[in-house]
Amino acid sequence: MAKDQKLEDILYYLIEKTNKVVRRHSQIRFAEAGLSITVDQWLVLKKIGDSERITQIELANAIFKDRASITRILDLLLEKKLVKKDPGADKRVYELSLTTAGIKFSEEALMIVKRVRRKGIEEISEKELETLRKGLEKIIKNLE
Amino acid sequence: MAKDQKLEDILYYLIEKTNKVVRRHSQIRFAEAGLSITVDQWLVLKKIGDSERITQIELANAIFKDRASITRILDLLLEKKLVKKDPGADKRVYELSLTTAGIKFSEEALMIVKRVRRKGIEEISEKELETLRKGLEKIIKNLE
DNA sequence: TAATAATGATTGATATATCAACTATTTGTG
DNA sequence: CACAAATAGTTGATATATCAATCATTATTA
Repeated sequence: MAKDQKLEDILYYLIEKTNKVVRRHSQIRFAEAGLSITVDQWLVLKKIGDSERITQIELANAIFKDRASITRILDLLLEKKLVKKDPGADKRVYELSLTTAGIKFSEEALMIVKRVRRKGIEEISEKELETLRKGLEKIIKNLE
Repeated sequence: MAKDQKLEDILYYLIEKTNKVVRRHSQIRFAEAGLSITVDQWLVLKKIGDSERITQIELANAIFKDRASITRILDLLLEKKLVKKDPGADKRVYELSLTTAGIKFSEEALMIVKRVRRKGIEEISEKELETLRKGLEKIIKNLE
């Protein structure tokens, strides 16, 4: 870091680093469990599984991704036969759903992610977590 | 999000979202200022400028990137003539330095980033920022 | 209702992330 | 010294991020 060791500079660096560490850790656990999906692909599976009906744009907004990324991630999930894309009443949209394998993958990955998340916040108090949450929400609000 | 609205689940979502919001915001400000570099390219410029001497691997570790990414980012910065790569005494490494234009870009971008960072943490107290920092450091430690 | 707007999704181009394989040096050790 | 191990960097393959352009379909409105 060098010159800018001010708290705010470190903070943004830590946000980025934390994000990467969590992702890498989860990704490694997926691989160890023989789950051949990426963390991003899981986010998509999870959101589809949790939704009664969802368009790709809603999906993109929900997990904070671009429409283009969703199209491509879905392509990969279709190849892997974890997701189905059926034409909807409105022919501009698709009805997205998980296959049986998709549900299985999603659930297995969820257990792994939950473990990682729990481990990540070990020894951090509820109160501190609450401050963390509020702080991050504030930053988002300030910059969005 | 749906079912898993537990604090810890939201937290990780917020970390990811905050990271993206900060990056996007900075990137837009760069473009507005006519700075034709990405946030990642700036991180590399900044680190080189701050270092007396630094190898690509040290650079990668410092800004939490992969060696391969550094090679490619440097390629782009070389094309833009913002960075110089001279052979070092040890012929496996290069001596990295900024060109005059590189220094200018780096400084202009720094001002923008500082503004964004300041704006991001508006109305968050020192004490809360400290909790934020400690919390993120703890998560990193727990998962690394 | 015909022309135009808006909407949902895809595609192309470029940048970055990650892993693995590979090259070129340098270091360490017998 | 010779040769194996370690180190620095590059490259290829695949996944994702972002922006812009485009296509098809639906909604609006003159």
